[in-house]
Amino acid sequence: MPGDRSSAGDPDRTLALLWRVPADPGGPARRRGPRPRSSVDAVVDAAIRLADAEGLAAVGMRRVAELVDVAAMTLYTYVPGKAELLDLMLDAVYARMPRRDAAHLPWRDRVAAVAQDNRDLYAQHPWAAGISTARPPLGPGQMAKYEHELRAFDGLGLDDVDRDAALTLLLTFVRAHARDAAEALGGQRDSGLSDEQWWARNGPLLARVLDPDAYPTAARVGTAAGQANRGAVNAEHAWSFGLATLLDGLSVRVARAGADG
Amino acid sequence: MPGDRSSAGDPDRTLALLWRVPADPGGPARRRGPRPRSSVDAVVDAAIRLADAEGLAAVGMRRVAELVDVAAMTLYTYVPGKAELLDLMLDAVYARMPRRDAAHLPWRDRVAAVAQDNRDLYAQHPWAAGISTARPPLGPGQMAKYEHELRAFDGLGLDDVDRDAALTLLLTFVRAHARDAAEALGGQRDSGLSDEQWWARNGPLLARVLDPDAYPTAARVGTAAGQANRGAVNAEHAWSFGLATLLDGLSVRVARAGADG
DNA sequence: ACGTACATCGTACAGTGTACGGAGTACTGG
DNA sequence: CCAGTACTCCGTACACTGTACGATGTACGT
Repeated sequence: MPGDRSSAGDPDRTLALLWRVPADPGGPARRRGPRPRSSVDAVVDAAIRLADAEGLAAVGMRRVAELVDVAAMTLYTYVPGKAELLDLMLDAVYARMPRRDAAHLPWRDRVAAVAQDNRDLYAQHPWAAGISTARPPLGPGQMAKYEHELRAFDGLGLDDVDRDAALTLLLTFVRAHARDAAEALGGQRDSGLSDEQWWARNGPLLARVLDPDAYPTAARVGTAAGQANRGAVNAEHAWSFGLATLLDGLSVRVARAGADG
Repeated sequence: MPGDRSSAGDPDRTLALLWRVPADPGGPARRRGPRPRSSVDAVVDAAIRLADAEGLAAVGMRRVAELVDVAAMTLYTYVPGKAELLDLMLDAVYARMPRRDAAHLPWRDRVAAVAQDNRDLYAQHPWAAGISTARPPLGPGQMAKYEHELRAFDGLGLDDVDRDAALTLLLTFVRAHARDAAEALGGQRDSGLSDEQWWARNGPLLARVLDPDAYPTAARVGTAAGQANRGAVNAEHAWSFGLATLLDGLSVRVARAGADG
């Protein structure tokens, strides 16, 4: 399974699955053989529940099959392979995101809301940040999300290309942030060490080896950042700092666009 | 191997390895038994060459062992496990990064240079963007990198905590960008489809299923962004747009800090 | 010369995704 | 009613992963 990427075999197949397009377009729903004992949605839901509970690493074909009460190989009648299953999971959680109307808000609030909604998504489904999105799964969830989020950049004087770039930048930031958080969580889970325990264990040796003459700034700043923001608080600061900086950066661009046109 | 995370067994061991601290501190270098036929550095170098050539997925204990001409299990006399090997690889490429003095440049150029140096790193070693850095490997390479990059934010009026946050934000952006690029590359490699081939294959079905009435903005913007920036060009635009926006955002903060104090 | 600490490495195990082929089932055309 | 056929279901098997364990031989300290 090289790289967890999809589109093995028929490339069309993945898209058709995402949009739940029946195999025979326009023809009557002809069903031969035994009635399916499960469904694509049931498989995807089971996989999502599993990933929510135990992380992406726990999502294996055998485990998922167990949850939907079929044999492992039976999954392959619903889904071409694991990579496609992951794509389906991602599109499914995208589809369920809230999309409240924010047209009346100032643009900064609109954009911040997009960021927050995505952050919430990853808080509920940390694994979602870890799924590869090169060549993203262009399913209904993804499209609805894209459509909705683009609107946050309405009326800013950005052309279509820059509007896409602005959204991409924002989402990249949120996803990277979430990915780090998820990795930290996973690291703690399977090392059994909390951040504090880890520092207590490694701190002394690090102090012995890292002499402040060789790395003066690093030692000072690292200590300051480490002490001021322990663990989760640290992530919180990175979030607010990053988001504020991004918004400020966009506002500069918006001001320029407004001045020009 | 849950999660590719390190610090299995003795947590100290990883740090000691990173700094190449001998097992017996202060004692004479007592060597019993046969002379080692290889070394930690040789193992790490081989792994890096392998990852450079064939991607992170190709880095397996057996393949690396082959390259240093020992049996697979022999690697475990040099390195506690695969996760630690990955940490060592990362610290090694960090250590080799260029660190030209930029004190004379204006801060925007200094910060942009940091971004560019990191981008170059990931261009040479795409796999480096894919290694988990929750609880980053605090080796000499990492520390030297941190020390050097912090200096780019000298004299901006940022306190130590914000200085760390600013650097983190910048590096997060570069790494996320590189990760996407690496994933796209890997996806192309093992699907055998270029971006253009993929679109040619999937475009028709997508057009049939995605009606522009339901997703008007998405259809328009997506087409514009897709046509204006094909593949690599698209990534280039995301880079320059993102970096410029980040720098603008920082400049706003810097102006504020200057006005206050 | 002997004991001991160490490097080397063959074998084995539990786990992964999935290719393949067989068995059984519900529909179709004759 | 009876083939033929398309379909679901699934047991087995394969190549692959990281690594635990234990055997073997080597170079040193005494």
